[in-house]
Amino acid sequence: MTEESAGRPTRGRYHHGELRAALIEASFTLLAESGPAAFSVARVARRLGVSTAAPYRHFPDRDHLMAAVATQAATELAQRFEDAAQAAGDDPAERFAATAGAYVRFVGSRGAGFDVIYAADLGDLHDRALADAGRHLMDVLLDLTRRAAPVSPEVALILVGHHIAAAHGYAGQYASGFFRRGETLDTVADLATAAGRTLLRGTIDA
Amino acid sequence: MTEESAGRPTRGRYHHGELRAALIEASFTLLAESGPAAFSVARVARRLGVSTAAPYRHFPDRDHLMAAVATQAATELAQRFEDAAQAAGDDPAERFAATAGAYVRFVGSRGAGFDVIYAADLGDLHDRALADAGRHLMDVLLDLTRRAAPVSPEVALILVGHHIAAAHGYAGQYASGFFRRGETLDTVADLATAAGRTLLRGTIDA
DNA sequence: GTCTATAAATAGATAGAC
DNA sequence: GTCTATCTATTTATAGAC
Repeated sequence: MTEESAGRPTRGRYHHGELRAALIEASFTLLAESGPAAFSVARVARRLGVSTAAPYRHFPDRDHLMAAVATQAATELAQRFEDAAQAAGDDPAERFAATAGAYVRFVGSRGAGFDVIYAADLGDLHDRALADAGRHLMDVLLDLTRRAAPVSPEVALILVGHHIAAAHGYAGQYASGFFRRGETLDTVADLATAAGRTLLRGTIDA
Repeated sequence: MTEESAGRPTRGRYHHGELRAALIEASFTLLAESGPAAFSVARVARRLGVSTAAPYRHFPDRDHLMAAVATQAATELAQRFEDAAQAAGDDPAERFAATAGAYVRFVGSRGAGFDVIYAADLGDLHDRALADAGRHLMDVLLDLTRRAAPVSPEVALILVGHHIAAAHGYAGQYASGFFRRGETLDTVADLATAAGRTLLRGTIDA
Protein backbone atom coordinates (compact mmCIF):
# COMPACT_ATOMS: atom_id res chain seq x y z
CA MET A 1 0.00 0.00 0.00
CA THR A 2 2.03 2.93 -1.28
CA GLU A 3 1.36 6.49 -0.33
CA GLU A 4 -0.74 7.36 -3.35
CA SER A 5 -2.56 4.05 -3.62
CA ALA A 6 -5.50 5.08 -1.46
CA GLY A 7 -7.27 5.61 -4.74
CA ARG A 8 -10.91 5.59 -5.51
CA PRO A 9 -12.36 3.66 -8.43
CA THR A 10 -11.18 5.18 -11.65
CA ARG A 11 -14.19 4.89 -13.93
CA GLY A 12 -14.36 7.56 -16.57
CA ARG A 13 -12.87 10.24 -14.45
CA TYR A 14 -10.72 11.73 -17.19
CA HIS A 15 -11.66 12.23 -20.81
CA HIS A 16 -10.79 14.42 -23.73
CA GLY A 17 -7.82 16.59 -22.84
CA GLU A 18 -8.50 16.72 -19.14
CA LEU A 19 -5.86 14.23 -18.09
CA ARG A 20 -3.13 16.22 -19.78
CA ALA A 21 -3.83 19.28 -17.67
CA ALA A 22 -4.34 17.15 -14.58
CA LEU A 23 -0.93 15.54 -15.07
CA ILE A 24 0.76 18.93 -15.25
CA GLU A 25 -1.08 20.12 -12.17
CA ALA A 26 -0.26 16.96 -10.22
CA SER A 27 3.38 17.34 -11.25
CA PHE A 28 3.45 20.75 -9.56
CA THR A 29 1.97 19.29 -6.39
CA LEU A 30 4.52 16.50 -6.35
CA LEU A 31 7.41 18.88 -6.98
CA ALA A 32 6.26 21.22 -4.24
CA GLU A 33 5.75 18.43 -1.73
CA SER A 34 8.72 16.19 -2.39
CA GLY A 35 11.17 18.10 -4.59
CA PRO A 36 12.54 17.34 -8.04
CA ALA A 37 14.43 14.25 -6.85
CA ALA A 38 11.18 12.49 -5.98
CA PHE A 39 9.49 13.36 -9.25
CA SER A 40 8.51 10.47 -11.48
CA VAL A 41 5.88 9.87 -14.13
CA ALA A 42 4.68 6.84 -12.20
CA ARG A 43 4.14 8.85 -9.02
CA VAL A 44 2.22 11.53 -10.84
CA ALA A 45 -0.02 8.90 -12.38
CA ARG A 46 -0.57 7.12 -9.06
CA ARG A 47 -1.47 10.38 -7.41
CA LEU A 48 -4.23 10.90 -9.96
CA GLY A 49 -5.45 7.34 -9.63
CA VAL A 50 -4.71 6.46 -13.24
CA SER A 51 -2.47 3.72 -14.55
CA THR A 52 1.23 4.36 -14.99
CA ALA A 53 0.74 3.92 -18.73
CA ALA A 54 -1.88 6.66 -19.06
CA PRO A 55 0.53 9.63 -19.08
CA TYR A 56 2.27 8.21 -22.14
CA ARG A 57 -0.87 8.84 -24.19
CA HIS A 58 -0.34 12.57 -23.57
CA PHE A 59 3.43 12.89 -23.35
CA PRO A 60 5.91 10.79 -25.31
CA ASP A 61 8.28 10.62 -22.37
CA ARG A 62 9.19 12.05 -19.02
CA ASP A 63 11.08 15.02 -20.41
CA HIS A 64 8.14 16.20 -22.48
CA LEU A 65 5.97 16.21 -19.38
CA MET A 66 8.65 18.19 -17.56
CA ALA A 67 8.81 20.63 -20.47
CA ALA A 68 5.05 21.18 -20.25
CA VAL A 69 5.40 21.80 -16.51
CA ALA A 70 8.28 24.20 -17.18
CA THR A 71 6.30 26.10 -19.79
CA GLN A 72 3.37 26.56 -17.48
CA ALA A 73 5.70 27.53 -14.63
CA ALA A 74 7.26 30.23 -16.78
CA THR A 75 3.85 31.57 -17.78
CA GLU A 76 2.50 31.57 -14.24
CA LEU A 77 5.69 33.09 -12.87
CA ALA A 78 5.63 35.98 -15.32
CA GLN A 79 2.08 36.68 -14.19
CA ARG A 80 3.13 36.54 -10.53
CA PHE A 81 5.87 39.06 -11.25
CA GLU A 82 3.38 41.41 -12.82
CA ASP A 83 0.92 40.93 -9.97
CA ALA A 84 3.64 41.54 -7.38
CA ALA A 85 4.76 44.70 -9.16
CA GLN A 86 1.21 45.97 -9.26
CA ALA A 87 0.69 45.20 -5.58
CA ALA A 88 3.92 47.02 -4.72
CA GLY A 89 2.55 50.34 -5.92
CA ASP A 90 4.16 53.07 -7.97
CA ASP A 91 7.73 53.13 -6.66
CA PRO A 92 9.84 51.46 -9.36
CA ALA A 93 12.35 50.26 -6.76
CA GLU A 94 9.64 48.50 -4.77
CA ARG A 95 8.12 47.05 -7.92
CA PHE A 96 11.52 45.64 -8.83
CA ALA A 97 12.31 44.27 -5.37
CA ALA A 98 8.89 42.65 -5.00
CA THR A 99 9.64 40.19 -7.79
CA ALA A 100 12.17 38.43 -5.57
CA GLY A 101 9.55 37.80 -2.92
CA ALA A 102 7.11 36.64 -5.56
CA TYR A 103 9.70 34.22 -6.88
CA VAL A 104 10.34 32.67 -3.48
CA ARG A 105 6.61 32.30 -2.82
CA PHE A 106 6.08 30.77 -6.23
CA VAL A 107 8.86 28.20 -5.93
CA GLY A 108 7.84 27.44 -2.35
CA SER A 109 4.23 26.76 -3.30
CA ARG A 110 4.58 25.35 -6.81
CA GLY A 111 7.95 23.61 -6.59
CA ALA A 112 9.31 24.79 -9.94
CA GLY A 113 11.55 27.77 -10.66
CA PHE A 114 14.31 28.93 -12.95
CA ASP A 115 16.11 25.60 -12.56
CA VAL A 116 13.16 23.75 -14.06
CA ILE A 117 12.30 26.40 -16.63
CA TYR A 118 15.85 26.73 -17.94
CA ALA A 119 17.04 23.17 -17.30
CA ALA A 120 19.70 22.26 -19.83
CA ASP A 121 18.11 18.88 -20.60
CA LEU A 122 14.84 20.47 -21.57
CA GLY A 123 16.64 22.95 -23.78
CA ASP A 124 17.74 19.99 -25.85
CA LEU A 125 14.09 19.33 -26.65
CA HIS A 126 13.95 22.60 -28.59
CA ASP A 127 10.45 23.15 -27.33
CA ARG A 128 9.18 26.33 -28.94
CA ALA A 129 6.46 27.09 -26.37
CA LEU A 130 8.96 26.68 -23.54
CA ALA A 131 11.53 28.91 -25.19
CA ASP A 132 8.92 31.61 -25.79
CA ALA A 133 7.60 31.45 -22.25
CA GLY A 134 11.13 31.64 -20.88
CA ARG A 135 11.95 34.65 -23.01
CA HIS A 136 8.77 36.44 -21.98
CA LEU A 137 9.57 35.78 -18.34
CA MET A 138 12.97 37.43 -18.70
CA ASP A 139 11.45 40.35 -20.60
CA VAL A 140 9.03 41.09 -17.78
CA LEU A 141 11.87 41.05 -15.28
CA LEU A 142 14.19 43.15 -17.41
CA ASP A 143 11.51 45.75 -17.97
CA LEU A 144 10.92 46.18 -14.25
CA THR A 145 14.67 46.38 -13.72
CA ARG A 146 15.19 49.05 -16.38
CA ARG A 147 12.47 51.23 -14.87
CA ALA A 148 13.98 50.92 -11.40
CA ALA A 149 17.62 51.42 -12.33
CA PRO A 150 18.60 54.37 -14.52
CA VAL A 151 21.80 52.67 -15.64
CA SER A 152 23.29 51.36 -18.85
CA PRO A 153 21.72 48.24 -20.38
CA GLU A 154 24.85 46.29 -19.49
CA VAL A 155 24.67 47.24 -15.83
CA ALA A 156 20.93 46.56 -15.77
CA LEU A 157 21.59 43.07 -17.10
CA ILE A 158 24.10 42.44 -14.35
CA LEU A 159 21.71 43.77 -11.73
CA VAL A 160 18.89 41.52 -12.86
CA GLY A 161 21.33 38.60 -12.81
CA HIS A 162 22.27 39.32 -9.20
CA HIS A 163 18.61 39.77 -8.34
CA ILE A 164 17.61 36.46 -9.88
CA ALA A 165 20.53 34.67 -8.26
CA ALA A 166 19.62 35.96 -4.81
CA ALA A 167 15.94 35.09 -5.19
CA HIS A 168 16.79 31.69 -6.61
CA GLY A 169 19.27 31.12 -3.82
CA TYR A 170 16.77 31.97 -1.11
CA ALA A 171 14.18 29.72 -2.72
CA GLY A 172 16.65 26.87 -2.94
CA GLN A 173 17.80 27.28 0.61
CA TYR A 174 14.23 27.29 1.83
CA ALA A 175 13.53 24.07 -0.09
CA SER A 176 16.69 22.27 1.01
CA GLY A 177 16.07 22.91 4.68
CA PHE A 178 18.80 25.47 5.23
CA PHE A 179 16.53 27.46 7.52
CA ARG A 180 16.17 25.59 10.76
CA ARG A 181 14.47 28.12 12.97
CA GLY A 182 11.01 27.66 11.55
CA GLU A 183 11.19 30.56 9.13
CA THR A 184 7.99 30.70 7.12
CA LEU A 185 7.88 31.01 3.35
CA ASP A 186 6.72 34.61 3.73
CA THR A 187 9.65 35.41 6.00
CA VAL A 188 12.12 34.06 3.45
CA ALA A 189 10.26 35.89 0.68
CA ASP A 190 10.68 39.13 2.60
CA LEU A 191 14.41 38.46 2.95
CA ALA A 192 14.66 37.98 -0.81
CA THR A 193 12.78 41.22 -1.37
CA ALA A 194 15.16 42.99 0.99
CA ALA A 195 18.11 41.58 -0.96
CA GLY A 196 16.59 43.06 -4.12
CA ARG A 197 16.38 46.48 -2.50
CA THR A 198 19.97 46.23 -1.29
CA LEU A 199 21.24 45.18 -4.71
CA LEU A 200 19.40 48.06 -6.35
CA ARG A 201 20.78 50.55 -3.84
CA GLY A 202 24.28 49.19 -4.21
CA THR A 203 24.01 49.45 -7.98
CA ILE A 204 22.63 52.96 -8.19
CA ASP A 205 24.93 54.38 -5.53
CA ALA A 206 28.02 52.91 -7.15
CA MET B 1 28.20 -2.55 -20.56
CA THR B 2 27.42 0.47 -18.45
CA GLU B 3 29.47 3.64 -18.44
CA GLU B 4 31.57 2.82 -15.42
CA SER B 5 32.05 -0.86 -16.17
CA ALA B 6 35.30 -0.42 -18.08
CA GLY B 7 36.94 -1.49 -14.84
CA ARG B 8 40.25 -3.13 -14.28
CA PRO B 9 40.64 -6.29 -12.21
CA THR B 10 39.90 -5.49 -8.61
CA ARG B 11 42.39 -7.60 -6.66
CA GLY B 12 43.36 -6.07 -3.36
CA ARG B 13 43.14 -2.51 -4.54
CA TYR B 14 41.53 -1.18 -1.39
CA HIS B 15 42.33 -2.14 2.14
CA HIS B 16 42.21 -0.71 5.63
CA GLY B 17 40.30 2.55 5.54
CA GLU B 18 41.21 3.48 2.01
CA LEU B 19 37.93 2.59 0.38
CA ARG B 20 36.02 4.86 2.74
CA ALA B 21 37.95 7.92 1.61
CA ALA B 22 37.83 6.78 -2.00
CA LEU B 23 34.05 6.50 -1.82
CA ILE B 24 33.73 10.03 -0.55
CA GLU B 25 36.06 11.32 -3.23
CA ALA B 26 34.25 9.45 -5.99
CA SER B 27 30.96 10.84 -4.68
CA PHE B 28 32.27 14.36 -5.27
CA THR B 29 33.30 13.48 -8.80
CA LEU B 30 29.90 12.00 -9.55
CA LEU B 31 28.07 14.97 -8.06
CA ALA B 32 30.18 17.42 -10.02
CA GLU B 33 29.77 15.54 -13.29
CA SER B 34 26.14 14.49 -13.15
CA GLY B 35 24.44 16.42 -10.36
CA PRO B 36 22.68 15.24 -7.23
CA ALA B 37 19.85 13.59 -9.16
CA ALA B 38 22.24 11.09 -10.72
CA PHE B 39 23.94 10.23 -7.45
CA SER B 40 23.63 6.65 -6.24
CA VAL B 41 25.69 4.37 -4.06
CA ALA B 42 25.81 1.81 -6.85
CA ARG B 43 27.24 4.32 -9.31
CA VAL B 44 29.91 5.43 -6.90
CA ALA B 45 30.91 1.81 -6.32
CA ARG B 46 30.99 1.03 -10.03
CA ARG B 47 33.14 4.05 -10.69
CA LEU B 48 35.71 2.70 -8.27
CA GLY B 49 35.55 -0.80 -9.72
CA VAL B 50 34.27 -2.36 -6.50
CA SER B 51 31.08 -4.29 -5.96
CA THR B 52 27.88 -2.44 -5.13
CA ALA B 53 27.92 -4.13 -1.73
CA ALA B 54 31.35 -2.82 -0.74
CA PRO B 55 30.24 0.66 0.32
CA TYR B 56 27.89 -0.82 2.89
CA ARG B 57 30.90 -2.08 4.87
CA HIS B 58 31.84 1.56 5.42
CA PHE B 59 28.50 3.33 5.53
CA PRO B 60 25.29 1.83 6.89
CA ASP B 61 23.23 3.46 4.18
CA ARG B 62 23.14 6.04 1.46
CA ASP B 63 22.39 8.94 3.79
CA HIS B 64 25.43 8.24 5.95
CA LEU B 65 27.64 8.38 2.87
CA MET B 66 26.01 11.66 1.90
CA ALA B 67 26.59 12.98 5.41
CA ALA B 68 30.28 12.13 5.14
CA VAL B 69 30.42 13.92 1.80
CA ALA B 70 28.61 16.89 3.31
CA THR B 71 30.99 17.03 6.26
CA GLN B 72 34.03 17.04 4.03
CA ALA B 73 32.41 19.61 1.74
CA ALA B 74 31.84 21.93 4.69
CA THR B 75 35.43 21.53 5.85
CA GLU B 76 36.91 22.08 2.40
CA LEU B 77 34.61 25.01 1.73
CA ALA B 78 35.60 26.79 4.93
CA GLN B 79 39.21 26.41 3.85
CA ARG B 80 38.41 27.77 0.40
CA PHE B 81 36.78 30.79 2.00
CA GLU B 82 39.88 31.46 4.05
CA ASP B 83 42.14 30.96 1.04
CA ALA B 84 40.01 33.29 -1.07
CA ALA B 85 40.06 35.94 1.62
CA GLN B 86 43.81 35.70 1.89
CA ALA B 87 44.24 35.93 -1.88
CA ALA B 88 41.97 38.98 -1.96
CA GLY B 89 44.41 41.03 0.09
CA ASP B 90 43.79 43.41 2.96
CA ASP B 91 40.62 45.20 1.93
CA PRO B 92 37.86 43.72 4.13
CA ALA B 93 35.27 44.39 1.45
CA GLU B 94 37.23 42.43 -1.13
CA ARG B 95 37.89 39.63 1.34
CA PHE B 96 34.16 39.39 1.98
CA ALA B 97 33.14 39.54 -1.67
CA ALA B 98 35.71 36.95 -2.72
CA THR B 99 33.93 34.23 -0.75
CA ALA B 100 31.05 34.29 -3.24
CA GLY B 101 33.41 33.56 -6.11
CA ALA B 102 35.07 30.84 -4.09
CA TYR B 103 31.68 29.29 -3.40
CA VAL B 104 30.71 29.19 -7.08
CA ARG B 105 34.06 27.66 -8.03
CA PHE B 106 33.78 25.10 -5.27
CA VAL B 107 30.27 23.98 -6.17
CA GLY B 108 31.14 24.01 -9.86
CA SER B 109 34.15 21.77 -9.38
CA ARG B 110 33.10 19.61 -6.44
CA GLY B 111 29.34 19.42 -6.97
CA ALA B 112 28.32 19.96 -3.35
CA GLY B 113 27.33 23.18 -1.63
CA PHE B 114 25.04 24.56 1.06
CA ASP B 115 22.17 22.45 -0.21
CA VAL B 116 24.10 19.24 0.50
CA ILE B 117 25.73 20.49 3.68
CA TYR B 118 22.50 21.70 5.23
CA ALA B 119 20.09 19.23 3.62
CA ALA B 120 17.14 18.68 5.90
CA ASP B 121 17.30 14.88 5.54
CA LEU B 122 20.87 14.77 6.76
CA GLY B 123 19.98 16.97 9.70
CA ASP B 124 17.72 14.16 10.85
CA LEU B 125 20.80 11.96 11.22
CA HIS B 126 22.02 14.21 14.03
CA ASP B 127 25.56 13.73 12.81
CA ARG B 128 27.84 15.57 15.21
CA ALA B 129 30.80 15.99 12.83
CA LEU B 130 28.52 17.42 10.16
CA ALA B 131 26.87 19.83 12.55
CA ASP B 132 30.25 21.04 13.78
CA ALA B 133 31.64 21.47 10.28
CA GLY B 134 28.52 23.37 9.25
CA ARG B 135 28.78 25.68 12.23
CA HIS B 136 32.44 26.37 11.60
CA LEU B 137 31.68 27.18 7.98
CA MET B 138 29.14 29.79 9.03
CA ASP B 139 31.52 31.20 11.62
CA VAL B 140 34.21 31.80 9.00
CA LEU B 141 31.72 33.57 6.78
CA LEU B 142 30.23 35.65 9.58
CA ASP B 143 33.65 36.76 10.74
CA LEU B 144 34.58 38.02 7.28
CA THR B 145 31.23 39.76 7.07
CA ARG B 146 31.61 41.48 10.43
CA ARG B 147 35.00 42.84 9.48
CA ALA B 148 33.71 44.17 6.16
CA ALA B 149 30.48 45.69 7.42
CA PRO B 150 30.52 47.99 10.43
CA VAL B 151 26.87 47.37 11.18
CA SER B 152 24.81 45.82 13.92
CA PRO B 153 25.00 42.03 14.35
CA GLU B 154 21.42 41.76 13.12
CA VAL B 155 22.18 43.63 9.91
CA ALA B 156 25.39 41.65 9.40
CA LEU B 157 23.39 38.45 9.67
CA ILE B 158 20.99 39.65 7.02
CA LEU B 159 23.87 40.70 4.77
CA VAL B 160 25.56 37.33 5.02
CA GLY B 161 22.23 35.71 4.24
CA HIS B 162 21.83 37.78 1.08
CA HIS B 163 25.44 37.04 0.17
CA ILE B 164 25.02 33.30 0.58
CA ALA B 165 21.75 33.32 -1.32
CA ALA B 166 23.29 35.15 -4.28
CA ALA B 167 26.34 32.89 -4.40
CA HIS B 168 24.19 29.79 -4.00
CA GLY B 169 21.85 31.06 -6.67
CA TYR B 170 24.64 31.69 -9.17
CA ALA B 171 26.10 28.26 -8.47
CA GLY B 172 22.73 26.61 -8.94
CA GLN B 173 22.03 28.47 -12.14
CA TYR B 174 25.41 27.51 -13.52
CA ALA B 175 24.73 23.86 -12.70
CA SER B 176 21.22 23.78 -14.09
CA GLY B 177 22.23 25.21 -17.43
CA PHE B 178 20.70 28.64 -17.02
CA PHE B 179 23.68 30.23 -18.73
CA ARG B 180 23.49 29.42 -22.41
CA ARG B 181 26.16 31.68 -23.85
CA GLY B 182 29.10 29.54 -22.82
CA GLU B 183 29.90 31.43 -19.66
CA THR B 184 32.79 29.76 -17.87
CA LEU B 185 32.79 28.85 -14.22
CA ASP B 186 35.21 31.69 -13.56
CA THR B 187 32.94 34.17 -15.30
CA VAL B 188 30.00 33.14 -13.14
CA ALA B 189 32.24 33.22 -10.07
CA ASP B 190 33.18 36.81 -10.90
CA LEU B 191 29.50 37.70 -11.21
CA ALA B 192 28.86 36.25 -7.76
CA THR B 193 31.79 38.23 -6.37
CA ALA B 194 30.40 41.38 -7.95
CA ALA B 195 27.02 40.65 -6.34
CA GLY B 196 28.79 40.45 -2.98
CA ARG B 197 30.37 43.86 -3.51
CA THR B 198 27.03 45.34 -4.52
CA LEU B 199 25.26 43.88 -1.50
CA LEU B 200 27.93 45.21 0.82
CA ARG B 201 27.77 48.68 -0.74
CA GLY B 202 23.97 48.66 -0.59
CA THR B 203 24.10 47.67 3.06
CA ILE B 204 26.69 50.17 4.23
CA ASP B 205 25.27 53.07 2.25
CA ALA B 206 21.76 52.47 3.54
C1' DG C 1 37.37 -6.08 3.35
C1' DT C 2 35.59 -7.32 -0.64
C1' DC C 3 32.96 -10.47 -3.61
C1' DT C 4 28.91 -13.01 -5.61
C1' DA C 5 24.27 -13.53 -5.52
C1' DT C 6 20.00 -12.08 -4.47
C1' DA C 7 15.70 -9.80 -2.76
C1' DA C 8 12.35 -6.14 -2.99
C1' DA C 9 11.22 -1.48 -4.84
C1' DT C 10 10.68 1.55 -8.31
C1' DA C 11 11.12 3.70 -12.75
C1' DG C 12 10.58 4.34 -17.89
C1' DA C 13 8.33 2.65 -21.56
C1' DT C 14 5.51 -0.50 -24.80
C1' DA C 15 1.71 -3.93 -26.61
C1' DG C 16 -2.65 -5.03 -26.96
C1' DA C 17 -7.40 -5.43 -24.75
C1' DC C 18 -11.63 -2.79 -23.82
C1' DG D 1 -8.39 7.30 -23.56
C1' DT D 2 -7.44 4.36 -20.23
C1' DC D 3 -6.30 -0.26 -18.42
C1' DT D 4 -3.77 -4.65 -17.56
C1' DA D 5 0.25 -6.88 -18.18
C1' DT D 6 4.85 -6.96 -19.15
C1' DC D 7 9.88 -5.94 -20.18
C1' DT D 8 14.11 -3.90 -19.00
C1' DA D 9 17.00 -1.33 -16.17
C1' DT D 10 18.33 0.52 -11.87
C1' DT D 11 18.62 1.15 -6.99
C1' DT D 12 19.03 0.13 -1.91
C1' DA D 13 20.27 -3.28 1.04
C1' DT D 14 21.38 -8.03 2.99
C1' DA D 15 23.44 -12.97 3.42
C1' DG D 16 27.06 -15.73 3.14
C1' DA D 17 31.46 -17.21 0.64
C1' DC D 18 36.48 -16.22 0.30
